[in-house]
Amino acid sequence: MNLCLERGYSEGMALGKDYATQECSIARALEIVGERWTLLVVRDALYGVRRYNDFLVHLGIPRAVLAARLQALTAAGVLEKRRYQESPPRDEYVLTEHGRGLWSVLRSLGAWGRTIPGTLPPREFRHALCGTPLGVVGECATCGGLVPLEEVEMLPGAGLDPDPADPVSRALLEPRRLLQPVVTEPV
Amino acid sequence: MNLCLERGYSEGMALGKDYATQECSIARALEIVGERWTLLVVRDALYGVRRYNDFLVHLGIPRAVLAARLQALTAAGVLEKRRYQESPPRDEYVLTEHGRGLWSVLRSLGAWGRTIPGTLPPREFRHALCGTPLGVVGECATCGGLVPLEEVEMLPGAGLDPDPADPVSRALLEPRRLLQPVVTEPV
DNA sequence: GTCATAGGTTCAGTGAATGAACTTACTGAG
DNA sequence: CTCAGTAAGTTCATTCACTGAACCTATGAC
Repeated sequence: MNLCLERGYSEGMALGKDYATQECSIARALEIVGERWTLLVVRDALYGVRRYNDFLVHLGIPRAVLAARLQALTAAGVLEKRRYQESPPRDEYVLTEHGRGLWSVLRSLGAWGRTIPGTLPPREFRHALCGTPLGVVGECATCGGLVPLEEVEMLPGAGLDPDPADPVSRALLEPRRLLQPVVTEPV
Repeated sequence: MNLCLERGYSEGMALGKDYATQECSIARALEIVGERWTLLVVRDALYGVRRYNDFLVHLGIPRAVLAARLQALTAAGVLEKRRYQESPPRDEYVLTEHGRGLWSVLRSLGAWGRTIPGTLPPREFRHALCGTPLGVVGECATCGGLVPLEEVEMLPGAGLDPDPADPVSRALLEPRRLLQPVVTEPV
């Protein structure tokens, strides 16, 4: 019952309950993004995915879980749901300023995952303004400091195996910026 | 079924299955540290917790889950199990070099958690050699670059509420270095 | 009218998490 | 020698969340 000299993330809680007694910022963060699929949804959002169906196809996540995660992330202020057309009514989910702060988490997690033995050459990230590959936590060694998300360029690594039926994976084959909306016109 | 332009973390897998088809380093990392409790176990290990019983009391984690997590983390090369006394046989779990690489993940996660509205003043981290508070991802603005774990000083923040029955939470009331073993002598 | 699409909800089955009780192997006190 | 205690587990019934499939709603195209 005592987490990081406090309580929380315990007692059968899975979503954002038990907030009043939280003190450890890691446990509090995990209450929001610690569930299965959640960080992968945020990753896709950083890559520019915005629509329910695109998350669904690209992640291969069960529909009910995706709906629950989008709702929880919206309630937590990580995503913002906004209407992009009226007829038929269609909403998209866009990262808030708060949600964009998760980039350094995903960046360091990806950098660590790369060190797992047997990992293939992954996707690459560079500072678009100077071409320098990003450091472990999204910093640019040339310019110094963290690189703004809009200046991060994603390049597909070797060994990608895009699913022709998935518009998102096709779109991500091109070099692109983080947050740049993925356009998924009908095939 | 398609994650980060590849497959994995899907199809009912929960632990390290499905490795052959993995390409996205974030999904691969989450296969190892993405389950409930796992990152909190690693956090405690970074704080110097090494023994089964100390994890148990400090985290409030179910015994069976703790045993499963310690075994999985050991199998993944994040922790190393080693005997510290022969009679009775007792083992402790220590972070490997690979596991210590998760510090930047936990640091950025904690830094993000701190930005959640309503979060109280959390634990503080400084570069022990110069006293500079650590940056978002564990870097020192004064000295430049990432601070080695052994040079990171943890200070209890305000509002801590240690459990007198928990030797770990008592030990963490003092300023200390990361990885410095928590000594839990009998009360 | 019929079909297709986007964005969901509902529901039964399964697998993982939970908490309590039990086990093993030893130590130290009386 | 016996008894209590400790560290590190295992076992088990219950509960809960994840899964996959089916269904629902609103709309526009043909």
